[in-house]
Amino acid sequence: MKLYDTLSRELKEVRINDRSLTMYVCGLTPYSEPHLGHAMKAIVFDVLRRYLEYSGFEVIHVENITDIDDKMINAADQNNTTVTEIAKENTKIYFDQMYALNVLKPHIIPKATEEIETIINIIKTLQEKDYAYAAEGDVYFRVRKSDQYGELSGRSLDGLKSGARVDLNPLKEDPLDFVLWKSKKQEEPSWQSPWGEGRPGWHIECTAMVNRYLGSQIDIHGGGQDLIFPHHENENVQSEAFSSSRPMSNHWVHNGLLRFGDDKMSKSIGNLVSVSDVLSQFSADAVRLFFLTSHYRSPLTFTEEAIASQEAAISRLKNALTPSNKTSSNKVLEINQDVDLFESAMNNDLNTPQALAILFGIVTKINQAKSFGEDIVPAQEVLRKLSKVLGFTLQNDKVLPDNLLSEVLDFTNQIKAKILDSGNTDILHKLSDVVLDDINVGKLDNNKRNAYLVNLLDAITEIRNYLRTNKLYELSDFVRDGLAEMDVVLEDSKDKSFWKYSG
RNA sequence: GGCGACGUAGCCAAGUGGUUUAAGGCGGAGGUUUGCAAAACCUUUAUUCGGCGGUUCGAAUCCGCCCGUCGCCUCCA
Repeated sequence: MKLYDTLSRELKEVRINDRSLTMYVCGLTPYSEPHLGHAMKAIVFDVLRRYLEYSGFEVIHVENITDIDDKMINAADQNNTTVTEIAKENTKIYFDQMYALNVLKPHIIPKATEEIETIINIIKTLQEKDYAYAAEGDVYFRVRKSDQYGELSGRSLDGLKSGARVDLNPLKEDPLDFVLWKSKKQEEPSWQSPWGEGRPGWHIECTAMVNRYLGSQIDIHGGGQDLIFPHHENENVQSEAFSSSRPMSNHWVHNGLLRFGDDKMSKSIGNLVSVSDVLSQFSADAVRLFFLTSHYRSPLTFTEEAIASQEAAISRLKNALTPSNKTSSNKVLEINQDVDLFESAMNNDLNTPQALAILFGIVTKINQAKSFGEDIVPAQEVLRKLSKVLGFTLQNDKVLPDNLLSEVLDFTNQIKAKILDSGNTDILHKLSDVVLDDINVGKLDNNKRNAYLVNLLDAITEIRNYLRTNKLYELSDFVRDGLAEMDVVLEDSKDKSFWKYSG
């Protein structure tokens, strides 16, 4: 597989030792609820991981939580709570949402506050190697000591300097030096260190975690493009200075940023769309498909319409996986070639749009073969497998709403009345078997209520099918239209009908 | 000011020198199927890739200029 490497600015074969592969992805600073940009990043690297695993690699995936820094402290102050609380809360929300989005959990999720010892040791080594210097309780990284500062983000020290807005900190030897350790101010959380009480600077935690959990050289280092400078630039030079081995990462992989309107989605601009907002409106699969229809390195603009339109595409995908109700031909649908094409698309810098084109091509082939009565079972299995590589659940995650049962019960009575009026009383026993007249619906627990509702809808569907096959169209249309008003859609096939909830 | 990316149909979005007179999805139109629908299938929807020049036997794809949009240079996935 070839992947674009930000450092060398070219596509490079993913090099691996012993079929195992280390991947570090920059995670969350949990000072507020995650936004869709976080979800996009998570899904990009989730698909990368899933595909590498599909290709036979054992991936060790580490994703950090930076649970101490300026923003954490400010957020805690503003909300009148502690850094620990706010970190705990937002981290939980994040991983719950990632679970909902079917994002695989990283194998190791280190937290900055639990790596203080490692961080201190690394800073000490950097100081011994003359890459760092202490000043009044702070420790700074000496940027000019490193030959390759700027190589990752493609900028020069002089260029950075002329770019204005450098902060004038008299403790720094050079304005571009960055802080490794910050001395304690007021009531901030702090830890004991050789330089006095303080806390880690922003970039050092990643160096510590990479080294501790994955070693001094890793295969893939990931994050959003906005992290290239200064975060990854600084992390890169300090890591290499620390370990004296380079490259720190064989691949630096950066996803394009999510935009909203004309700007990127960002906390500082305030144009955020939260993951929970989106998940309350759209299925996880549609959200995922929205991200995967564009290449991971391109910017992508969020619009509700764009995600909404993916719902239809997901239904098509799911529909191709429903069983055939007749297999009359001996011909078995062959799609081996499509699998090859899918893999070459993915091998080409994770080209998910192209891979999706192949996937939908398989959908069309299955649908065609289905109508010819060919054996589509093996092809469906392959389609399911490839869909899983992209992380689709293909579950019907439309939850039946709480009030649906009482609506359906009301409607059931209307159906009864209609049928009685028409004189076709013999049909009614089909309903009577299912409807529990004296049941107290409110007392059922969720599972039972849901099961009851499903049985009821099955029974109504069956009755409607009976009406239809007996050409009682007025009654059967009444049933179908009534269900449609409750967002329950009936679909007829040759000799059976199905219902599905589309709300 | 410095560094970088992008501009493809109504919308989203691949393709980066010839197999492409440009994938795929959404949407639209017509048809098949259906009691009518839904779903599905078939046909159709960019002679053309922001504009103008150039290189080449050949360019959406390479080069130059212009127009437009965006990112990074400050916290950010």
